[in-house]
Amino acid sequence: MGHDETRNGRVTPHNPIADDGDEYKFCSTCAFGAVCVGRGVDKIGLSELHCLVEHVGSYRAGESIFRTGDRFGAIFAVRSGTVKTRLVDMEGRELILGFYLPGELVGLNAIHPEIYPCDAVALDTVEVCRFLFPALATLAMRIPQVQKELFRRLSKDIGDASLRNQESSADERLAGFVLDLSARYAARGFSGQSLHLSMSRSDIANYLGLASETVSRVLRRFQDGGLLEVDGREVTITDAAALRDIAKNLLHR
Amino acid sequence: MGHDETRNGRVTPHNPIADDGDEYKFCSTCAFGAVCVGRGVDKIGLSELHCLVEHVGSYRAGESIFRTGDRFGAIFAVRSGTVKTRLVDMEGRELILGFYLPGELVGLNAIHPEIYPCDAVALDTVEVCRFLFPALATLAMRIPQVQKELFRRLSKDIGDASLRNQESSADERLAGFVLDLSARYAARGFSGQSLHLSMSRSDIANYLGLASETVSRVLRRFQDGGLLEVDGREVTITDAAALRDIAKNLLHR
DNA sequence: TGAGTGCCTTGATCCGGGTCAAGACCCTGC
DNA sequence: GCAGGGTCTTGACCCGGATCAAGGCACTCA
Repeated sequence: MGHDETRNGRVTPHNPIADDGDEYKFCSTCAFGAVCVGRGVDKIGLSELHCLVEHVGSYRAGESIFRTGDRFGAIFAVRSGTVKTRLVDMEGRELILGFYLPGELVGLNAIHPEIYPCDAVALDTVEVCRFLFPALATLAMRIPQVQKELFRRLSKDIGDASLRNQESSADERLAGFVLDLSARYAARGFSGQSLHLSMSRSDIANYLGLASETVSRVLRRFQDGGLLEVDGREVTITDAAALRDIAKNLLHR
Repeated sequence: MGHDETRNGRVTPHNPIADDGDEYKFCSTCAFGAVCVGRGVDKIGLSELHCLVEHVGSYRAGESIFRTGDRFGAIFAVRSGTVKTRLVDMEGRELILGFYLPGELVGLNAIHPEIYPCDAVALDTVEVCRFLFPALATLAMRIPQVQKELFRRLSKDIGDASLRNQESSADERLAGFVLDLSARYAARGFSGQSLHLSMSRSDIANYLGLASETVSRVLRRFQDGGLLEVDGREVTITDAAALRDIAKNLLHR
């Protein structure tokens, strides 16, 4: 594996998932440091996590990271690129469950493959770290913060999916989508203002429950209204306040 | 607490959440036995769980079981009645996250209240067992199956929410809703064929992202088509196959 | 008993967005 | 160069379901 400990520990002070005094650190190598590591167990937590990384793999656009029907045994941390998870049925229709950006965890919800047999596909050139789940679960049983963090990620996904359900109009959905991506990039230290959409219009449409034509039209309308600049898959947010106003969901985003 | 061990252990052989050889048992007192209890740790698992029950509370329709802003400290198992969880914003709009039937766990997703500050409200007369979460988390750290089961429930909720997102037409959504309720009642040993809707039409509409008038109309149409009988809040499924055909989501239900 | 209040149903209208279709703008390969 | 296949955009049409409005039913309370 060859972890370089000196490159770890990049602290992001305004991490939205931090609370009750724990510190959160990101590991620039495996991107998994975001698992909550409480004061005092920093070193132990990080190094234990690193031991769990089974291997680092890289994939080209379109390649599967794990497949429907694979026995659940591992989860993945995205180091670079973007990953989508989806359900695919017998007729080949797909349902996109989520997009995963650098620093995020993929595959936790595949823990129950008998019920939701999903797969994960690279959207561009992707590097991921693979964690064997039994080892992670064991660690979670020894370090409360790790277990807590895993629960946290799952419950966040539930809320996100429910909120998406609630967004009624296409404008709301797209404004929410762009702001969500923006916030997630920003939380990892990237620019939240200008962002690259690694997914196609039809992937976005599928994810949001819209038609791809509608995605095009709404983005155009947003651009005409001065809310953002669109150039192919490059998007620059120019009026975040107005977007937030459109994506008026129950939380403030 | 006064648990009567002799009333526990009702085994449901076709429990959909069972896999890889574990046995699942339901406790008729606290309804929480559904937490997976592997072979060999039955007794230990069940009695340990019972020790966690802090108290049994009962609520009338409309009463809050926990509120937005409560510090997260406990989860609840429904013994009787139905509970809804929701997000409420400053203007009083609500977003219904889910309905919980007897034998199901409420409040797991409130584990992250900083991000999704939800509350839980009784829809009719409701009895719940209250479990202190720290104790449960500690137990989860000692008994792998408990942790596994908690992950399971969370990941199921994610998939459910995502699937609901995908359902495009009102017919699909309502067919899926009725079948889902039916399956969940059946999994707990109730009749899956004739069911009582404890929630109002507008609650259903909110949950499914529809208007309450549409819920009425679609149910009427289903009745006219001979798919089910509707009498106020009593619903009897008469043609489950046809319903499944309408609710053609990616899984088979 | 009747007034008041929710909840549910049904009807009429209208608009957002799905669908179909055509064309533009890339790619990559021959 | 041109052909062929993605992806994205834009236009025209039309249908499903939101919205507005009215009325029915069951329940509570004076």
